[in-house]
Amino acid sequence: MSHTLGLRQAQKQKTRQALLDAALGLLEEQSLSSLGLREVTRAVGIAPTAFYRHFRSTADLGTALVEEALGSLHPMIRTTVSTADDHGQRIKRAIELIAGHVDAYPAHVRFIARERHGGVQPVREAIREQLARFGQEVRDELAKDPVSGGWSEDDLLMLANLYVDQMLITASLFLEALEATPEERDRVCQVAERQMRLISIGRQHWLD
Amino acid sequence: MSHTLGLRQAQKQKTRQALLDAALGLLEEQSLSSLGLREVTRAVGIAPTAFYRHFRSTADLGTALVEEALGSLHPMIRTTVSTADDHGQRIKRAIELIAGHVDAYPAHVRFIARERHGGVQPVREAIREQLARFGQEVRDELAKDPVSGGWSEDDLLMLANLYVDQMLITASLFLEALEATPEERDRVCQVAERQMRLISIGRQHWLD
DNA sequence: AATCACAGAGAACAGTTGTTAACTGGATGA
DNA sequence: TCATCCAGTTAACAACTGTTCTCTGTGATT
Repeated sequence: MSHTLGLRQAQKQKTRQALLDAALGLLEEQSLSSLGLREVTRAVGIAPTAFYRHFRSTADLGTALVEEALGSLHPMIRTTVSTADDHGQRIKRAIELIAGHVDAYPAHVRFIARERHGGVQPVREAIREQLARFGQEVRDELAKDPVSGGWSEDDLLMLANLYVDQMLITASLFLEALEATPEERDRVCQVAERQMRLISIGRQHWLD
Repeated sequence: MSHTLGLRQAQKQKTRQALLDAALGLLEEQSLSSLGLREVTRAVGIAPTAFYRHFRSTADLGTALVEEALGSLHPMIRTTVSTADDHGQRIKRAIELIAGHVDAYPAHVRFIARERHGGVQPVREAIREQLARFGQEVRDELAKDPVSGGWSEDDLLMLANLYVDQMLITASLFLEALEATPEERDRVCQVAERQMRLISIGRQHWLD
């Protein structure tokens, strides 16, 4: 597989990636709807017109960024939910995994948090779809757990989406605390852990 | 009180409000960081330079919008949490109140959801402050409830913020469903209600 | 070796932007 | 009544935007 693409296509993908990286950098202090095509090409060092060889518009570039930021995240989600640790430890692990991801890809996380409700409709739609997929995947994993005995499909999906949203909130809090003191980061960590635990307690008593 | 301001100041406040309204309208399909000063004045029908008589910049206008959108919401929050209904009815009431608010002020809700993680730092900060205030107020109300016996201050605030975030998520879902079918709106309503209920169940068993 | 495909360059387009400066005219207060 | 204030106007500025068309050089194909 992966037929070694010629020099031609390799270079194209290289500048395409450079455009994505440059855009992600510029988006740290603005939203996608104010991101200019010329601004991006200037940062990469190519002519403005070359942009069109890769994307129709900045909105198009935005949906590509959604793919890059969330597309590769699915395996991680599945394993996070399904690891059969001790119950308290599982939550701790999940929180640490989120914190690690924010540390590794802060610009990606910022982009998703910002554009989820942002001003560019196609991008909002793309994020919505990906998050819906996450919800379904988490539901599938939850269904395997003995705790889910007697739960309806609807309730499982309801809980899954609650978890997904909570993950995003937590990620966003870690992002804000990225340049804060270690004590502050610790506090965020503990609050997030307790919120997750409260939700899990609600889950365990749902059928009472 | 409210010393009847002269014709002069009355007119000024009128155009100021017109600027806020026009901006809110324009922000339905873009973010604040791409909102142009000229764009707003053109919509109002005044000269671009007149903008400076009211705001230093569009970011300044943004923080004023935060005040308008969230400032008047505090009494509603307090009464929502503190109404001593039956437990299941209380949640239903809260959801309906959120739905009603989204119906009445969709542009305000959209603005807050969009700019909470948006590209304009001072506006993010202003929203963060207001939401923190909401969190404290909800915590104060929760503290009065007998269910909160034995809870630490930290845990109460943790739960309060969980509720506030959940309110925002719910509001955002109602916003997306604004032009959808009544069946879809109903589904959103039911999911939101069950998520709130699950959190409340977690609350009741927190000290087990 | 000759041809084609195509990523990127360059120039030019009509519009747009934020900001400055100097101004007008009606409400305000003495 | 008269001087003052100040919300809003007009004109002009350099800088920027997305998009078009034409061109070039080089990797790919025959």
